[in-house]
Amino acid sequence: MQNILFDFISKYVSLTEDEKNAILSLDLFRSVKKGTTLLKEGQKSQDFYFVLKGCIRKYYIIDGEEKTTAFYTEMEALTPHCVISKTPSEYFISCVEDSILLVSNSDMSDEVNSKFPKFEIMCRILSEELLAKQQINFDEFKTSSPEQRYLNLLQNRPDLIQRVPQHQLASYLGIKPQSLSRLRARILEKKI
Amino acid sequence: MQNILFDFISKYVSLTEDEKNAILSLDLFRSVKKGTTLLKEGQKSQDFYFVLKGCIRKYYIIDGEEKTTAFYTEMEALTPHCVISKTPSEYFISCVEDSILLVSNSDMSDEVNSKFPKFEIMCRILSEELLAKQQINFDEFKTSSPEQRYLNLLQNRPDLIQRVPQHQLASYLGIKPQSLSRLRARILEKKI
DNA sequence: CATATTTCTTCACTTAAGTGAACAAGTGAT
DNA sequence: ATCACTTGTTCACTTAAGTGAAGAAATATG
Repeated sequence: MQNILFDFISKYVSLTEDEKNAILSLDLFRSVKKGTTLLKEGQKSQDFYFVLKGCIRKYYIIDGEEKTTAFYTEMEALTPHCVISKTPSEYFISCVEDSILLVSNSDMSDEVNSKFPKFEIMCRILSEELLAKQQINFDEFKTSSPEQRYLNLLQNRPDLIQRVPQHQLASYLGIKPQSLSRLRARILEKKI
Repeated sequence: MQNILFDFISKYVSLTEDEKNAILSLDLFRSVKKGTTLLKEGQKSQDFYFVLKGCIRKYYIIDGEEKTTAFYTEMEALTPHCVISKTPSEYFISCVEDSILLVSNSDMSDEVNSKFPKFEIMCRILSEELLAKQQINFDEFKTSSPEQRYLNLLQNRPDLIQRVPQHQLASYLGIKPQSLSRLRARILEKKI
């Protein structure tokens, strides 16, 4: 399991065995049951997450309705906005599947950063990379219709369509579950 | 004019007079006429922009249609994706108004960064800040209807509604100009 | 195993956005 | 002043998403 973590890190910086052991000794791994809520609206938290196995999701509740805006799967990291801004969270984070997560917080990472300056470098690269990805994603979302977005998802993250309930997918695509169901039927018809 | 730049910088790091002069001596300021295209699809470029006065816009051409995904006005910076990825650009950048821009490139900024390490710090903070803003914006876009997005814009960037042609605004909101026109009429009716 | 709950689809109807066309107002250039 | 072009609105019609309800299918849970 930890290999997933070190594979990920090795894409950015190389670690010695000592460094790996130092990280493991912090004991940051956590096993979480499907449906568990990791963060609630209004709550303050310092924790950020790295998905080793499973899937977590971020959603707002607006007018009593869940609006899912992101899914994070293996090798993806999530730093909630409230950690940076130190304000109460505007959204929820919960587990879509039974998952294994690395959960850390500012204190922990300050400790790691000061011991291993490499980590600061990795974080900078990561945040720049994420920013670029985010911008492309946003543009893609803006420039396409719900149907195109679904087809895109089918191309780029086909696993999500299998592992995530459709009402969550629908809201992620910006539509209602009924519309997603219709849209899927429409696409199937075209293909036949 | 340069004051806008230094005001902006002073929000992140403080500069001595010498440092200010060093920046000015690079002569990065450029005056650009309305309608000028700064970057074309397929083009490679190293330049990134900081708007001192005016407004620039980023747009894709998809199926022959312009899809505007962002506007940048005073005190906003734009680093095109192609600068980071070193690939040909997927989009266009052009001037909405007569503008005064700071135009720089990797070489320039490497030079500045090595002379003044302060700048590297500012860039890291900026990119983290931008990432956070971007995520909130994306969530906001995803969780609202075109009408809500228009009302949001009216709240948060009312200037854009005045200075940008409506067909560009419409595409920014994810709809056609006719729909924006209708939507505005609808809102006006509700208010009366 | 039976029951409850969640998940997904279907249907009829409403609402809002897309389309194509026509027209008026504003802007620029010659 | 005229003509071309851009910009914004309106209209009639089409298409797709929202809504509320009903029911089938799949998953938990006792």
